[in-house]
Amino acid sequence: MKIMKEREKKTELLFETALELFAAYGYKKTTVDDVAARLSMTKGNLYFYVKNKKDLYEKTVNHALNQWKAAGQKAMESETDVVSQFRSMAIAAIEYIENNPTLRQVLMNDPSIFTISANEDRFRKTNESAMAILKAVLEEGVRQNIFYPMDVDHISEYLYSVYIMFLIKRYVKSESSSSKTMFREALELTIRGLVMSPVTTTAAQTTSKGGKS
Amino acid sequence: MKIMKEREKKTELLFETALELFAAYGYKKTTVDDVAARLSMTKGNLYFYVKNKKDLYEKTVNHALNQWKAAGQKAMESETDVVSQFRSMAIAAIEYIENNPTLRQVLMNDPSIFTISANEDRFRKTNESAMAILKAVLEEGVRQNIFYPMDVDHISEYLYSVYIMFLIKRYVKSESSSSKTMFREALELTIRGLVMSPVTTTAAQTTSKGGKS
DNA sequence: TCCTGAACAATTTAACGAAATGTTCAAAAG
DNA sequence: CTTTTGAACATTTCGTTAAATTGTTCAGGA
Repeated sequence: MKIMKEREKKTELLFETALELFAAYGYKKTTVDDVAARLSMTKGNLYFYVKNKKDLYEKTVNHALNQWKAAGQKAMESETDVVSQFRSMAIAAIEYIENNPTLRQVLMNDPSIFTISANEDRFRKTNESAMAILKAVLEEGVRQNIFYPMDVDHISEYLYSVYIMFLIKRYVKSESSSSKTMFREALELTIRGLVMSPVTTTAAQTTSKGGKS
Repeated sequence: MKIMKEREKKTELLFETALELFAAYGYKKTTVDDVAARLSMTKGNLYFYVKNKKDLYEKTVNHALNQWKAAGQKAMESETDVVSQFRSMAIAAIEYIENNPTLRQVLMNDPSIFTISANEDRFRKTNESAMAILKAVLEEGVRQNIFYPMDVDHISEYLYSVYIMFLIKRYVKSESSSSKTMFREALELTIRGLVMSPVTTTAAQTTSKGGKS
């Protein structure tokens, strides 16, 4: 499918290997020696690929997050209408992590991966590009008069946050509830809140002012 | 308004004082001596009111959370229809914390107050009783055929989690976005997802199956 | 371009006494 | 009987050290 240069293949192997070790031992307990040894190279040589240990970790996690994002995007692109695109993207992303215990473990070891706080950079770019995909779907839905008019920047950020919250509840802490069915129910509730009724009225700015008795 | 016994008044003062100190210095840096001194008593006497330092902290935070909850409940009870009840409760809760920098600071110092994870008890009971109020509104809305039929346990937990997520985003981390307007937009989106269209059709089990072309 | 291995720098760990803080309780005050 | 005191006691933190581990650099070689 993909043609890859020798260098890329090696780098990819590096990230996959490192991810397994970070998952198994956590950031602190995995030594750069551990990673180098698993790849049958010396630790000195690792510094040919990454700047330092922190850089190794960030590149490794970024690599994993990008694959995750790609899975959601692929599912989205296989649908034609925006509602299905929205739904499939959400479901695919959940199923990806469901089937990826290694990445899940890394998230459990370091929940701050999702932080997106202003001061920290780290994975902001990756998170933002995932949000951008979501935003594009929302924009298209609004353009087609299928979704309510909205501030797509705010709502995409909001929905992304809700999605992250779900992930944390379900996979980082493993809470009693927050089951898969709960995710589906919340997803359908959200879609109802997004989608205008089949009758495409233009500019339905009903801020629900009129109290129905 | 409220008639209080001497003992209750003193306990209340204790919690208010402790909250200020925990807000200013954090759990670790506030000594029981600090709290006792501020109340002009010896630290030994504090142990007449609480079991130990941890207990002092938990009772203090619980006291504050309960007042917060009461503010939301009061706002809810002043409305007559479920949609307004839902909306007012959410808005009142946000405004309460908006106007309460001390409690806000305590939450910033210790975000795990909201955790509700299975292993930890701490504030579970308080959180659960807040969720119960929300759940009651949802149940009433479903009963009156104003809200879509739903699993109220799942959806109330979901909505409570979304609410907590907002609080954390806005007050614990202080993120660039997640503004007040974003909260309002998300609230309206949620209400649209909850409320059936004015035409009260019975058992609208539309799982959005029919693809609209 | 990629890799080695040894030198060097930085961080972590363990140990330990001193200081600070948390907790208990007999006795006293109200 | 309830509330408070104050000193004794228990526990945890802090500051300091030295050794061990781990991270990083780099001259040189495949």
